[in-house]
Amino acid sequence: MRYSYQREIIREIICSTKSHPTADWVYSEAKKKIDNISLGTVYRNLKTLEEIGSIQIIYDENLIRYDGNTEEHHHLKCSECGVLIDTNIKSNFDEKDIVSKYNFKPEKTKFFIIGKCNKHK
Amino acid sequence: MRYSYQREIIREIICSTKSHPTADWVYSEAKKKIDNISLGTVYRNLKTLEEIGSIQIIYDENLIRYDGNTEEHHHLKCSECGVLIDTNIKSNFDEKDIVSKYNFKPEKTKFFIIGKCNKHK
DNA sequence: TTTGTAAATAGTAACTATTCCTATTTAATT
DNA sequence: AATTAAATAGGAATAGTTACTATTTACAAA
Repeated sequence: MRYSYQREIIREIICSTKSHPTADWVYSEAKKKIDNISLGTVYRNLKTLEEIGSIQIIYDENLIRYDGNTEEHHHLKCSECGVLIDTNIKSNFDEKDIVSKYNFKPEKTKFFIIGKCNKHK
Repeated sequence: MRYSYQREIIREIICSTKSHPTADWVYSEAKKKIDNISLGTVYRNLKTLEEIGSIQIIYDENLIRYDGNTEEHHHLKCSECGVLIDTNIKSNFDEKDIVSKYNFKPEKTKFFIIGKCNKHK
């Protein structure tokens, strides 16, 4: 893939925050560094970066957010303020049970634990 | 709340399928029974039905789907065909660990297990 | 170094899903 | 039957995302 300064800036923006930003936020941050960057460029590169495994997409209810942490990991979501917190909790369910009972072969998991963060309990 | 024939039809459509339909599918099914029903009416009533607890919203990646099963339950999602399968698997994680380590009070969980369904392995 | 080129971009138009608006209709009460 | 507030149909508006196209750019080969 050919180098692109725009793509590099977008990658840096996502990888230097833990706030799981949306495309729009990435766009407004990117504009601070490249004032005429196009929103289409942001969307296209978010897609590309996700495809090559540099970032991850998080579907947070009806919001699409991006995460520089590309490890499989799960999230805590505050029902008050919406903050998304990375965790390293392990998902443990009975894989054999799922295979036999539902005739389904698990590959990966996406878990959300919804509750109250330290600011809102 | 005042009775509405449209709302009742919409509820029946959702509660008589396990396909986790989208608003658009509900709309096209509803039109078979009420030919001039409005899409706005479908959206408004989906929201209302969710608020009064008659149905559940499922955020399936970038798709918003509806579920007549209002129990807390989790889903298997086929990465090939996208089919969503209800499960009664129990989510077990160390709640104490989350409380202490992340200073977060869990209330409910939303789990997706992604993999291959019986048609696609 | 120039030159050729395909890939990437900026800017804008188009599209899709959802919500909003308003005149009309309807459920429920009197 | 008359009243009234809630709900509806139909259409306009909005938001988020993707598509289009002329221009620019990275990079390879001469």
